[in-house]
Amino acid sequence: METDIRQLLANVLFFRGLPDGELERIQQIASERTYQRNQLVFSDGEEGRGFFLILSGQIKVFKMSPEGKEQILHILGSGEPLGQVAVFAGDSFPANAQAITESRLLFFPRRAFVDLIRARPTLALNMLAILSNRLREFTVQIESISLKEVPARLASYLLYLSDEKQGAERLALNISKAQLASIIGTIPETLSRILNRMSSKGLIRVNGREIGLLDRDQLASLAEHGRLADL
Amino acid sequence: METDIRQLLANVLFFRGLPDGELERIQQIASERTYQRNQLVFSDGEEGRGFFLILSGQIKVFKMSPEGKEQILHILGSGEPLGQVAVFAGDSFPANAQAITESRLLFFPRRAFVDLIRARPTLALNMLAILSNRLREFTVQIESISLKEVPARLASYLLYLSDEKQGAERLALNISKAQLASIIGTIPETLSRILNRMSSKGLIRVNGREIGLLDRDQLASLAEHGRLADL
DNA sequence: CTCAAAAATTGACTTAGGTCAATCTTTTTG
DNA sequence: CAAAAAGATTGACCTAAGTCAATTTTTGAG
Repeated sequence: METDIRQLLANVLFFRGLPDGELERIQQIASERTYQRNQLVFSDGEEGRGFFLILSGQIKVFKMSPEGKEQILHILGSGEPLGQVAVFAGDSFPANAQAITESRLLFFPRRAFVDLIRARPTLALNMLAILSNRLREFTVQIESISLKEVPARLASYLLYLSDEKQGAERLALNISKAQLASIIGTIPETLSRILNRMSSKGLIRVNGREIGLLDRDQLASLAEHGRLADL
Repeated sequence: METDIRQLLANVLFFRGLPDGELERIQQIASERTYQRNQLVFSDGEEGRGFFLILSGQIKVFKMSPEGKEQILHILGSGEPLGQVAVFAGDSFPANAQAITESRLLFFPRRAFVDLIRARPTLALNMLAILSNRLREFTVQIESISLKEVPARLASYLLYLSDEKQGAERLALNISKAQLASIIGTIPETLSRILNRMSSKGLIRVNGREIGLLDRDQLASLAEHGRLADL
């Protein structure tokens, strides 16, 4: 188990470029925590006493409206950091985090973690890179929600998932349709209808949680400009 | 002029906590640039050769749809950094930046700037705080656009502006209504209608670019839960 | 001060996509 | 394996807010 964790840490973006042995010290300031499916890791506005690194499982980070509708900001997996914003600014967590599968997390207390970063410029730069990437992603998400219609957002997101898997034609969603809907900023009913329309136009083929991309070109054009009706 | 700049730098969040004299070295790696009203500072996807610090003026950072509609991500002013994301991750700028008034910027070439950060942990932590704050803001923006209706977004934004000015009752917008519309993710026509409705309900009083907040409580409740019709 | 350009407003109209409710399907678990 | 719970789909309906076009108001350049 212990070596297991160390090996995982060695492959984590955030620790990239650290001298050997250093990982050991880092492990010492962290403690492991396990979360059950659907368990909250933290909630919006709560004081942030530290940050987390995901060892295994999936964590969904989301905002919630008073009416209970949720907008997923991202779904994080193994090796990704969680809750840094509260550590570096403003103290409180800016959103909710919940395990969507059973998950193991490493917890780093705020103070020790900041000291670590202060002492190791490499870590600081790695963290800057990670935060910058998240900002870039948010930028795309805001553009998407605000300037595109649902079919275009869905097409973008499918192509994005495919890119992440080296351009795979066949996507096996590891999240529910309801969650997919929340990611692209809509509701399950609408998602369902649009998946249907995209299927009948021959853009995709849906089978449960498996989605096949049949016509990348049209998907790309849909993602950029068009509405589904124009096709 | 020179001393002018140094004094400004000393008050910039990013340089907070630096030993004296250090500012001098920093100024040496930077160069000043002036941008006319409406001039582009950089555009989405362009390679980022460095980052900027705003000395004076206002810069709007925005995404644009193929149809030409724009979503403003933020409007930055004096003392705020611009374009860091490209420096720390991914090379290219994630959005467009344009001067909305004549502006003076300090430009820091990428390489020298990264070296500076690597050498000074204080700078690294300051920058982490700045990026974290921006992430927090984006989080709010995504929630707002995706989970709230336009009246609620407008109410939130007005209250936010007021908070920034220590709770001032009377806001003097320093941007056009079209830009305000773009910030809250709508179009001028809709903004106009909703300002009207809010006025006739006695929530605000609008006079050109001046907006008076008449009923904070109702504005707050509108921002949180409701739709304008329910009031 | 005048006049053209830019910004803001108003009205008529359309529609994407949300709500609510019913049904069907898949998963879980006792 | 059966029943219940969770997830997904479908239909009927409604509305917030976008589009287009026409004015009106404000701004700033000469």
